[in-house]
Amino acid sequence: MSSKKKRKQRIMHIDLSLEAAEDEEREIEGGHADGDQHHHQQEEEGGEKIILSGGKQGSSHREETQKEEKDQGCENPIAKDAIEDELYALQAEMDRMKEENKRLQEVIDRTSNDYYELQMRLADIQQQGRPKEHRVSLSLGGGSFQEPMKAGESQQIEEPSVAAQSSDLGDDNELGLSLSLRTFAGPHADTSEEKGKGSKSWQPLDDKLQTGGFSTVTSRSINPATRKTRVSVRARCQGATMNDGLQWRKYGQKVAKGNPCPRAYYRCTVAQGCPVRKQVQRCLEDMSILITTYEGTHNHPLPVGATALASAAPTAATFMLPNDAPSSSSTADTAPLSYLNPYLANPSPHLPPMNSLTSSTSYSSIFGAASSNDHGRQQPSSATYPWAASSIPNPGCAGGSSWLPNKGTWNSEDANKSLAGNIGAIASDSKFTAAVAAAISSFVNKDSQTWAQNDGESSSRSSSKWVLESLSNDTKDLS
DNA sequence: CGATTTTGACCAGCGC
DNA sequence: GCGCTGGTCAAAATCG
Ligand SMILES: [Zn+2]
Repeated sequence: MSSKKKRKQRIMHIDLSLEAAEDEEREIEGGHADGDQHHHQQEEEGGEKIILSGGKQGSSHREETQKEEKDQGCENPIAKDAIEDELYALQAEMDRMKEENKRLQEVIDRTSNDYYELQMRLADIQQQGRPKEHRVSLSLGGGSFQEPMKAGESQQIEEPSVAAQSSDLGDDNELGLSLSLRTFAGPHADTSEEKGKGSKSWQPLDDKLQTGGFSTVTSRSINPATRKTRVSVRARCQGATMNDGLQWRKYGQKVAKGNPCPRAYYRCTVAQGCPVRKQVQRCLEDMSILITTYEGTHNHPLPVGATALASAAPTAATFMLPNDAPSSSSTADTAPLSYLNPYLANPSPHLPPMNSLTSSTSYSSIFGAASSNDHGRQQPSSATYPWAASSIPNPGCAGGSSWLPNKGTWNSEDANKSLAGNIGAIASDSKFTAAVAAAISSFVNKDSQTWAQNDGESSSRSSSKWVLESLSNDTKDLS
C-alpha cells in the first residue's frame, strides 16, 4: 500500500516539478541555453526520464494491463486485434511521453543554466559592486536570515563579525568572503519572530518539521599550524547528523562544557586512511541547529552526492553573492539542483567569470538549513525541486538524535531510506539544498575531487535547506 | 560476522 | 604540578 501511495506521490511531484520548472524558466528571463553541461546532465536526465516516464507509464500501463486482462479473459480471437490496437496506442502515448520528457528536460536544462549563470552574474556584480566588502551572501529562497553565529559557539575562529556584514574585516589581513545561499520553502516568512537575542538570532525553530526554516552556517578555517582545513556547517536539522553523502564512523562523544548536548566525533570511512573527521554538535540555543565541523581533507574522491562541505579541502574560490538579494532569491530558489550534480562531478563546465574571489580562503561559513518536511507533499511552488532526480544522497538529516528525549518528534520514521535512489527527485527539496551546498563547496574546494559514484541513500523525507556562507580570511600563513 | 555505536579511560594542551 | 577540557582510543555492545 504504502508503495502505491509513494508512487502516486512521485507522480504528483513530477508534475509539480514540471510546472515549477516551467515557471522558473519564465521567471528567469528567457533562456540562454548554452549547451555545455548538457552532457553532464544527460545522465541525470536519463534518470529523470526514467522516473518520469516510469511514473506516467506506470499509470497508463496499469490501465492497459487491466484492459489486457479483460481481453484475455474474453479470449476472443478478435481480442488480438484489440490488443494490438491498444499496443499501438500505448506506444504512441509512450512516444508522446518521451517527447514531453525531452522537452521538459530541456526546460530544466535551460533553467539550470540560467540559474547558474545568474548566480555567476550575481557574483560578478557583487564583486564589482562592493569590492571592499568581502563578505557577501547569496540567498536562495526568501526570508531574511540573520547571522546567527554566536561567537563562542563554534570554537575557534570566527571573528564573530560574520554577522556584521559591513564591518571592515577586510582590512587587517582578513578577507572575509561569505557566501550564503538559502533556499526557502514555503510561505513562512522567516522574518517572523526573532526571539533570539538582539540582532542576531536564529530562526527559532518553531516550525521544525514543517518546511520550516533553514539555516546553517559554516565556517571554514585553515589551521595555520597543521594547515588542516576546517569547515563548520550549521544546519537546521533534526537528525543526529546531516547526511552529507559520506560515510562516517563515530568514534567518540563528549559533552562540551557549556552545552548540554553532547558533541559527537566522526571519522570518514569512505576510504580507509581518510583523515577527515567531523564533529557534530547541536547548537545550544537552537536545538534544531546542528553544527557540523569537518576537518581535514579526504584522500579519496568524494561521492557525487557528498556535500562538498564534507571535504574540507583547501579551498579557494568562493563566490559571493549578495546577501540581501531578495530578487535573486526567486531565481535561485526555484532553480533545479539536479544539474548541480553534474557540476559537482565535473566542476568547471562553464564557470563564468567569477575569477579570483580570493583563493586564500581560510574562513568560511555556510548556512544551511535543513528541515524535515515530509508528510509527503511539499508545496508546489518553491519548495519542490523534483528534478533533482539524480542521486544525491541528500544532506538531509539522518538518524535520530539520541540525546533528545523526545526524539520521537522528528523523523524517527526512516521511511526515507525506502525511497532512496531516484525518487530522490522528490526529495528534491533537500537535495536541492544539498546540491547547492555541494556545488558551492565544490567551488570552494575546487581541487577537491568529486567523483561520481553515487551511493544512493537519500532520505527523501526530510528536506533541508541550506544557506551557505563562506568567508575567507586571509591566509596569513598560507604559503 | 563485519561494521558501527557506545562509553569510559586515557592523553595532551592550557590556564592557574 | 594540578585540574579542567577537548579529543581520541578501544573494548564491549549493537546493528544489519
Ligand atoms: Zn574521506
